[in-house]
Amino acid sequence: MDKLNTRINQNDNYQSLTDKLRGVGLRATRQRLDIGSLLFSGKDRHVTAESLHDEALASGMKISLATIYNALNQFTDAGLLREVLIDPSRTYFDTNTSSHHHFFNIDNGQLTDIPNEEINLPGLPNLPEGQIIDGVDILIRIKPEV
Amino acid sequence: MDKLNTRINQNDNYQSLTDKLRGVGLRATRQRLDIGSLLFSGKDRHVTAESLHDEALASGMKISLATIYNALNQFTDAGLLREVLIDPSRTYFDTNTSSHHHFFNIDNGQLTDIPNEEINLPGLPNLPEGQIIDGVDILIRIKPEV
DNA sequence: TTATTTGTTTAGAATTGTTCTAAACTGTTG
DNA sequence: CAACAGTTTAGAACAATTCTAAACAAATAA
Repeated sequence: MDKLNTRINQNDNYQSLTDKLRGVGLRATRQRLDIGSLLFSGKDRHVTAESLHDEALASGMKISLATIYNALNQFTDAGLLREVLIDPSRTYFDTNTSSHHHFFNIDNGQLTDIPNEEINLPGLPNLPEGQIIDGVDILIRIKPEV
Repeated sequence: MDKLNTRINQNDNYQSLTDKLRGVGLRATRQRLDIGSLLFSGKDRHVTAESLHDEALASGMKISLATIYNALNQFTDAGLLREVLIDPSRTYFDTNTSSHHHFFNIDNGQLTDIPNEEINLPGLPNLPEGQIIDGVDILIRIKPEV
């Protein structure tokens, strides 16, 4: 019974995910739906391939690390995720694709969004001749007081 | 004669480099002086370990890639260089250690400084409780018009 | 439905950027 | 100049990521 409910609920939840994937031209495979259920469950998230893989395994999902990499890259190309520049040794993905910026706590590695109203760049600098803006990334590194 | 002048000039140039290195507690080894002569020759530079290694070899310097990595990291720890977040797959170092930001041309990979007067962040966002700012990185990704 | 096609997943190999190791070497200090 | 401590190096090791090609599954055609 429990098992049945879980499955039914899961299918329900996966319907909108299925649409989301199809909408960007990706097949709604079991793995992508599983990954999507972890990423797009409402709250904004920041993940690495490794952290997401760990989480998937911990949730009992059967999925390889290579597939996580594939999916994260495909989702990013499709605009469902965004890459964040934090650490040259690892790629972070953000489920919040709208224009916003980040706090990075250098003490514990935690990454949090800066609400867009709370920051703005008035008067952008003069761009080099013939160039236009593709995007702006602002990272504010923070650490514990004293 | 030419050769001698070159050597004399090089030694001259290396004197201030020697002081610079000693000043931050590093021995003035031949390799560090060579690397320093490429990095601190006046104009601001952005390099990766690989690019600097190529440049050193092209200049006829005998130096291993491991030493380039060591030196770049030591110089950075000592405050002579600064790491710039550009690309999660590679570490960039900037000889301009003062507070400033960057344009990154996504079309050709070129990185340029944004003069500090040309950009500013008025009213920083509210920081999380008990946290203070360690630093701010602003990267403006640009691309050719049309 | 089943058959066919095309896209996807996977394990493991390969690649790439970077760090580590330990032996040879070189500044520095006495 | 001897002796120590720090440095360099080649190559091994490592970690993140991508690639390969074979098995598999979703979409589509029949």
